[in-house]
Amino acid sequence: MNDSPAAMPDTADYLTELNDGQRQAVLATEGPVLVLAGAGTGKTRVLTTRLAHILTTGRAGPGQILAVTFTNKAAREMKDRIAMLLGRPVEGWWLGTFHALAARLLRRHAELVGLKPNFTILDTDDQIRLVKQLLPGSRLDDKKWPARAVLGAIERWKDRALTPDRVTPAEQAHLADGAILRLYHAYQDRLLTVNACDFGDLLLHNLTLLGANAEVAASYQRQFRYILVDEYQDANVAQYLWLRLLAQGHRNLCCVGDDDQSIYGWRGAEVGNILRFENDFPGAQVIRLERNYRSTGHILGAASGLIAHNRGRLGKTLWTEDEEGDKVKVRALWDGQEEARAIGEEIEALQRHGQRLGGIAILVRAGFQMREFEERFLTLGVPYRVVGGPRFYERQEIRDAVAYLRVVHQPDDDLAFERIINTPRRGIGDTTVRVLHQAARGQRASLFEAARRIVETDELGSAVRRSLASLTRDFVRWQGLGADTGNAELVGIVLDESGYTGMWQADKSPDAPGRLENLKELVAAIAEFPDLGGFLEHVSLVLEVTEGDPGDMATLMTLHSAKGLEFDVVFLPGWEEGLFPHKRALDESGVSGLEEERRLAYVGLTRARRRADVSFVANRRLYNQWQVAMPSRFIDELPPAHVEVEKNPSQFGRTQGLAEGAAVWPIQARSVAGGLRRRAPGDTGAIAVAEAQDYAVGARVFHVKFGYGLVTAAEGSKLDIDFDKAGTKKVMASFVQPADRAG
DNA sequence: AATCCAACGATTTTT
DNA sequence: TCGTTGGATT
Repeated sequence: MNDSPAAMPDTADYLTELNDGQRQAVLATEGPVLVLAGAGTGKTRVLTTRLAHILTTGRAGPGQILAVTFTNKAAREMKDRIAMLLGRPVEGWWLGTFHALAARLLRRHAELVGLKPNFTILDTDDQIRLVKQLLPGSRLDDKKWPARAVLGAIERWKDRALTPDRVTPAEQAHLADGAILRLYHAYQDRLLTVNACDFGDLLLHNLTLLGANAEVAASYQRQFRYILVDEYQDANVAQYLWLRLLAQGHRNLCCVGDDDQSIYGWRGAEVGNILRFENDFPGAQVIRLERNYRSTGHILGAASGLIAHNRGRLGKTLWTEDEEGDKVKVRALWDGQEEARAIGEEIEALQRHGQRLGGIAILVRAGFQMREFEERFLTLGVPYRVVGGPRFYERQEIRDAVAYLRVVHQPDDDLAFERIINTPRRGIGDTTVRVLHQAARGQRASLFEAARRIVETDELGSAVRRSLASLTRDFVRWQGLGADTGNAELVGIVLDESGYTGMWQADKSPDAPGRLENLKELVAAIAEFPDLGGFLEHVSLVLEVTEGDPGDMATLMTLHSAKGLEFDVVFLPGWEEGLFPHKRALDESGVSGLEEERRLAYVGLTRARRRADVSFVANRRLYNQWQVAMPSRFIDELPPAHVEVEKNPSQFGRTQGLAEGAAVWPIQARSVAGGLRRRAPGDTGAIAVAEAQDYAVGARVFHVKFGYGLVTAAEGSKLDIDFDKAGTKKVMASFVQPADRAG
């Protein structure tokens, strides 16, 4: 490849392989640009080509480019693909996640916000522990405000770039009378004294320091000639402000995203960012990528028709030159088990027709749905993998091990010290820790320092004192090792001498060996880092499970984790009101919640290359309660022309015992018989309910699935029934009949 | 300080 | 149903 700068005309090879929109997006290097990249329209290709273009035409050197992603995976992919395009890796540029880049900048100027450059980045456990420590002093009702909820409120404020002093009175009034805001203040104070920040702070401190130090801000504004952002629809307000600030110099900000795939509003993502782009950056070009290279026509048509029901969107018209393909299949099933059985059978059939399992995914709305599929796949012997468990760093044993290293690296790290002070058990309990805290406060010293001093006194019981003395002595020794001992060796020593490894070796639980394995991986990972600090940063911001080749397996995961992926065949089970759209999304966020759920459905459908199967059940078991489920409104919203409703009524084999076919219904009445039609406003779709008869408490009834039982409570059409065989259930009256009429 | 049990609550989770 | 959590127990 010719990489001499400026010799690269706009007709270069890499440009001819792009379609018009893509090429436009690559060539529009100057000024603010919003690239609306629909699902499957070649977004990554545009991003990487654009960066390569900027570099090879000499518009900027690597150090002058800021390329921001949300995930490490995306960052890595971009790095790799550009190296491939250019035939060599690019060094020295600012490519990474928002958080990694913000941390890098913050380390350089930490003292401007009252931190030391070796500040610690907290994990969720640390944050919770910290809030729990502050809660008692806040006279908050901890029933209503558990640490999790407090932290949630604080994080939402941080997402919106609201430091404690910027939270408005109106904002905080309804949050426990301002008690949450006071706690937020205390939380931030405490973070500063332990020289730490949480993920949100990485961005917030950036904003503070760049806002207050014009010359620092100016130097970065000058430096970053080109800024590129991936998945812009997921940016929160703080991230938006950060970008806007850094882009002020050259105004060459290119944001790529898709408002229709914004599914992280509950994490603070602000769709408004992308919707308002043209206002925020006057003169912005908006380029739409609408040609889809992934899915067949019917799938695209179904997805487009669905998402068209959303109001707040910029609007795109996706099209494909691919064949129409199969229609999206919609299938009604009796319950979750039957749904799992049906999908299992379908997968086996696909397999017989030569479909790789690796090309198949089951995308669920919530984690609990996975169990039935796992059970089914296990009995069928269908190899599968579950995506989205806890990540490497989130595992308990890794966090514990890292906590040890944190204390070695920075003895002031109270939260880390506290985490492992009694792990493994050393007989140092809450009482002792409380004494330490008090001493530390009094001496204005760290917990560790307070511990070192207190073991010289006789304030503690002799057993505790001996134990704590030995621990602090160990740490001092490990700290001394640092210089001439390799990092990997150091970790080994720390984990062995502290008794941490021994703790898991002695543990007889089945997951103990796996944990020991993970610890080995950690040791292996650290070997690549020259210094402990660099490694710790890497661990908290980047480190992931090194996944081997998964082999040919079906994939089971949530819709959220499926964003950005694609599969030949996608199964979308559980399309029921209450589950999808999820009731809580509607309760908590109303219309915008509904629209986000709809985008999630859109994301699900657009993952499919050749086939998408939607299903829903009439009865969903939720925490051992049977719920009568209604088909999701999203099913009604799929354009009939692109949908094929499963017509095989034998799926309802078990309904034969039902009186007059009263119950199984909404599905057959609405979808199979009448085709998919739009629901009139106010029509809940609950056709069968009207026909249900009233039952008194004490009535003896019969239910097709649960058998005979006694009504113990009746509230409208909802009955609590104590079944002879199946226990107590909540059942709709329309699903039972008087016992004497049964059989 | 450690262990045991009842009560509670249970979407989604890039960093 | 099942895992976590905090209070009560030893």
